[in-house]
Amino acid sequence: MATGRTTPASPSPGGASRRTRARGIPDATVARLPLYLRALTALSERSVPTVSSEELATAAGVNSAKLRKDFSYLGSYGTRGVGYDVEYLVYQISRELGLTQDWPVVIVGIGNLGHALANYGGFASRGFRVAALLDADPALAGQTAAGLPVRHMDELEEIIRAEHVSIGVITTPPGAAQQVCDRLVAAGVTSILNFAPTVLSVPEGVDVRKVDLSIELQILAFHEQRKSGEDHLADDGPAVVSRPGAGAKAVAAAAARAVSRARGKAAAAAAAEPGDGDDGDLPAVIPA
Amino acid sequence: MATGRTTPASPSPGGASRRTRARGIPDATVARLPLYLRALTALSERSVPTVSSEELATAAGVNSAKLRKDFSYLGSYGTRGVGYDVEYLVYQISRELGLTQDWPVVIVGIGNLGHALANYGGFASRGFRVAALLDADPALAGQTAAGLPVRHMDELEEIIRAEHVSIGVITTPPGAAQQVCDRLVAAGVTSILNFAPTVLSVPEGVDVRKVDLSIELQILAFHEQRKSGEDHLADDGPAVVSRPGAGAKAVAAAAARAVSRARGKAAAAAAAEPGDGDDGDLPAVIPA
DNA sequence: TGTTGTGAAGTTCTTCACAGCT
DNA sequence: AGCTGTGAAGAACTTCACAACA
Repeated sequence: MATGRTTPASPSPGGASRRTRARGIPDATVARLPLYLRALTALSERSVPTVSSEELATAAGVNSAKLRKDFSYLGSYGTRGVGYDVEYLVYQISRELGLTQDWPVVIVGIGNLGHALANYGGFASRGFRVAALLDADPALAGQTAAGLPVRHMDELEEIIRAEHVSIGVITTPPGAAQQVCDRLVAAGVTSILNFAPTVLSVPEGVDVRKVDLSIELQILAFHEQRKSGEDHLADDGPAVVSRPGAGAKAVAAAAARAVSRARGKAAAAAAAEPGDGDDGDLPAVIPA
Repeated sequence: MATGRTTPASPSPGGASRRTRARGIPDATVARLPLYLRALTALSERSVPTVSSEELATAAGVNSAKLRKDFSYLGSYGTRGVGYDVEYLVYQISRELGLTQDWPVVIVGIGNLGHALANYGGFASRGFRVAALLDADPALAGQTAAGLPVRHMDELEEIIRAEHVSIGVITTPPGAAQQVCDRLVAAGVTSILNFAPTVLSVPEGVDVRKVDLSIELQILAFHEQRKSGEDHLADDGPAVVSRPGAGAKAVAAAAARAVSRARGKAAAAAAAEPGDGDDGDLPAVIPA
């Protein structure tokens, strides 16, 4: 299972393994199960006994045919003419996702983002337990965040083994991410959620998913640009500029250099911390 | 363009519009352009003049055929037998993504996550400028975060209009998200990046992408479960449990109730803030 | 009657493999 | 000789539309 050595990464956020389906649950379906679960949990709290695929789909923000197809991979858990039993579905999806068991996680890199994650309510309420917060900065060690002590990286291996941690969250600067990743994997972690803007290399059998804040914004910018700017790009776009002569390329390259230079400065400023030298994107966290 | 009224949401993070391609750039390709751009920027900083599709693909964590196909949608920017001019490609991709222009953004909800985003280096280095930080808590207003003053929600409309903001980032608790979203949209924002675990309803023409921390972990848990647990689920899975008798359902429902109850408590604790009552997932941010 | 569950059709995305150019 | 650009094949995902069933 899982992807090869260098984890490829699917569309936007994730890069977890393709073709991992146990008895054939499509990845796209797995990615939506948490959505359904959330909607169902809300219904459950309002003591709603049953829902139709139509209602639930609306609550989850998908269309009902997709939802029914998704559920069909799990089994026949509905009742024709009636709908789905909310409690029953909550249980089945929780079980399918593995949320009926306890998942200890470690968070490495306790800056603002690490803090935010440590405090995140969605973790605890889904069977995820923060087993430890780790940071390379000795000044942080001993302090507490979200009621937990921040411990030094030196203790990483020990904690992972003692607590049977199999999921690690990386919220370090990009320059430290691969190194932290390697240590996590060596210590036994087999699933990693990476917030650092870095492509992580992991051995086969280790899943990596990534959350990249900057990428999401760039995708929005792309669409945003199209909304008002049908003009200057419409006839200057892809097909027309293609096959540019050497002259055209030289001019564009000059412009590119200017852009690049500006970017370089920002990157340099951001990457003030040693051991980085990777790329301009750097989450504002204390290096770990 | 964009999706209907209730934004559906694709796989994991995003829910931006399908079929928005201007002159036919696939969504999947758009989602990867930022990845290529990052890899290229790194090369550019190392003054590497050209790259082959193979090298660049490795750096970006994709395969080379996919990369070449992606680039083919932009035009013929490479040189056969040689590769791609790094600077030129940086410029072309930046332009395609709309990063050659300035994108003012507002961040609403200045808790830990809002702070982390305000400090995030990847924003500034890609043409995104934080125009304002907003929060509903009067105690925060006046304080500064990441060098910027936190301003009160009352000023939202004014700021958006004065600064021509078209992109908004929501980092509020879930209960406040839809309301904030409505105000942003009414004031003229047409792209939203949502970190709150809520399905946002927006009018046509508005793009929403979401980043959901809890969902990513749940997807990892699903795969993690399969790694060691081929046993108890292998022959108890989908197909076999399907078509359960009424008895089986009742038993499972009882178990479900226990799970649900535990979850309910966590949710209640997390949702202490008034105006929520939505769902258990609540990022640790000050309500806005 | 109302709603599920699902073959089949349709769409999008990925990968292959090689012609075409430098 | 080497690498891009792309038609064509293949895989994954979505949507349709309706039979099956409570």
